[in-house]
Amino acid sequence: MQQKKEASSSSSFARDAFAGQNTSDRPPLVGKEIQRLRQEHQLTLDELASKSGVSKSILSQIERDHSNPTLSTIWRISQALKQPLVDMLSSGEEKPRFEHLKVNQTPVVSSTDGKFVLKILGTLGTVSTLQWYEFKAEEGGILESESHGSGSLENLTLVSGKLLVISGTESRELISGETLRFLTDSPHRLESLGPESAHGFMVNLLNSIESF
Amino acid sequence: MQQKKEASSSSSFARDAFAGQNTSDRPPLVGKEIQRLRQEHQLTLDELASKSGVSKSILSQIERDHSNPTLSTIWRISQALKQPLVDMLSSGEEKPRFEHLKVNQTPVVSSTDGKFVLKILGTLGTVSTLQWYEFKAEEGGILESESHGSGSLENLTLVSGKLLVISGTESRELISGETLRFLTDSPHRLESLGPESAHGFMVNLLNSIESF
DNA sequence: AATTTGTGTTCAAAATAATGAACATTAGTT
DNA sequence: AACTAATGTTCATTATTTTGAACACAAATT
Repeated sequence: MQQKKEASSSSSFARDAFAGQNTSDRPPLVGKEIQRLRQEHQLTLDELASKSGVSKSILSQIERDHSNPTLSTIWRISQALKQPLVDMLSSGEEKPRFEHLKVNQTPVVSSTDGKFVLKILGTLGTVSTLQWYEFKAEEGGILESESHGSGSLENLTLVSGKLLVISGTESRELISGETLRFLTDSPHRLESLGPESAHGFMVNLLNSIESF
Repeated sequence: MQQKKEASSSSSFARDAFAGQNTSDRPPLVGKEIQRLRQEHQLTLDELASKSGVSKSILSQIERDHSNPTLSTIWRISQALKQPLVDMLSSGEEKPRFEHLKVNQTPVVSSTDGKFVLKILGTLGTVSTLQWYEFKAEEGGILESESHGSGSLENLTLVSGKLLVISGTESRELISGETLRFLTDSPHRLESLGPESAHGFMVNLLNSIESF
C-alpha cells in the first residue's frame, strides 16, 4: 500500500496538477491565503501547528500548495486562525449570479406582538437569491431571523426612527437615513428603539459569495 | 499517535470522531447537503461519479459522513452539482461583518430642477447588475430613463404620494403603498403627481429576467 | 416466481495526506 | 567569523482517503 513514483518529493499534487493560478476550473488554492493569515497573526509554523493540532510539515506543504488538504485539516486550521472556513476558500471562487426567476405575491410577516411588520415586496429566484422588503416597526418591535446561509448579505436602509441591529456578537445602532450592510450567515435581530416608529427598506442577497 | 482499530471498516472517520451533529466545534458535515443536492438534480451515485470524476464508492461514504473528503474532492463534487463550493460547507459557519453608511455617504442623484431626488442605497455587482434606490419627488418632479436593456425589470414601491409611471406605450398611476413591476427595455418615465411629495423605493434588475 | 436492471454499499488494493524526526536555512549573538 | 536559536523544508513511516470490482438489495420486467 505504498511506493510508486516520486521518491524524493512527498507529493505530486500541486506542482503537477494545479500548476497555474486558480481560474475557477481548478480547486481553490488556499496556500497563499493560509500563509497570509498565519503571518498576519504573527504565528510560526510551530505555533500554528500546536494551536491547530495539524503537524507543521503538512502546514508547510499546504501553504505551498504541495498537498491537497482534507476537510478536517482545513477546518482545524481555520479554527486556529479564527477565520471562517468559508472565507479561506472564497478567494477565487465563483461570483454571485441570478438563475431562474419567479415573481411571487407579496406576503406580510409580522411578529407575534404585531409590533413589527415586514412586507415582502419581491422575491427573485427559485432558490431565493434575492429578496427586498419594506418594514415599519413600533417602539420595541423586534424581528428575529435565522441564518440565511453562508454569504448572505442584508442591506438595510432606515427611513425614519432608530433601529438596533444585532448580528452574531456585533451590534450597531442606526438612525434615520443610514444604511447598514451585514452578513446574515448567523441568526440576527432587529429592534426598533423608538420613540418614533422605525421605517425602512431591506434588500437581502442570499448565497452571494462576494462580500462588500 | 498510532495504531487504530478498525480492520474491516475502511475508515474510522465519522462514526467514531464526528458522530454527533455539527455543533461548530467539529468540521462541517457535508454529507447530507451533498446528498440533498444530488437528489435535487435527480442524479444517481453513478451519474454523479461520472460527472464529477469522483468514484461512487467514496461519494457513498461522503454522503454518510464516513469519510473526510479532500479539498479537491469536495470541489469536483461542487462543480458537478453547479453549486458554489462555499455553500456546501455553510452549515455551522459564522462571521458577521458590517458596513455602515452614514447619511452623507449615500450617493444622491437629482434632476436638474432638484425636484426629483434619487438616493442610491446599494449596488450589487460588476457582474450581475442589480441596483436599488430610495427616492423622493416633489410635485411635478420627473425622472426620465433610457432603456436598461432587454429583460430588465424595475420594481417600484411607493411609500407616500402619487406617481405616474410610463413605460413604452403603457402607463400606470400609483398611490401610496402600491408596488409596480415593469419592464424597462424601453425608455420610461416617472412623474410625481402631488400634491404630497412622492417617496418610494426601487429595485432594478438588469438583464436577468424573461418575464413575470 | 424468476430474471434482469438499477442503485447503493462494502471489500482489497493503490494513492496520497498526515505525522514526527532529521535536516536545511536563515537571523541574531558572542 | 563561529555559534546558537529560530524557522521552514524534506525524509521515512503511518494513517486514511480514493478507487474499481464485487456484493447486496430493491424495483421493474419477463
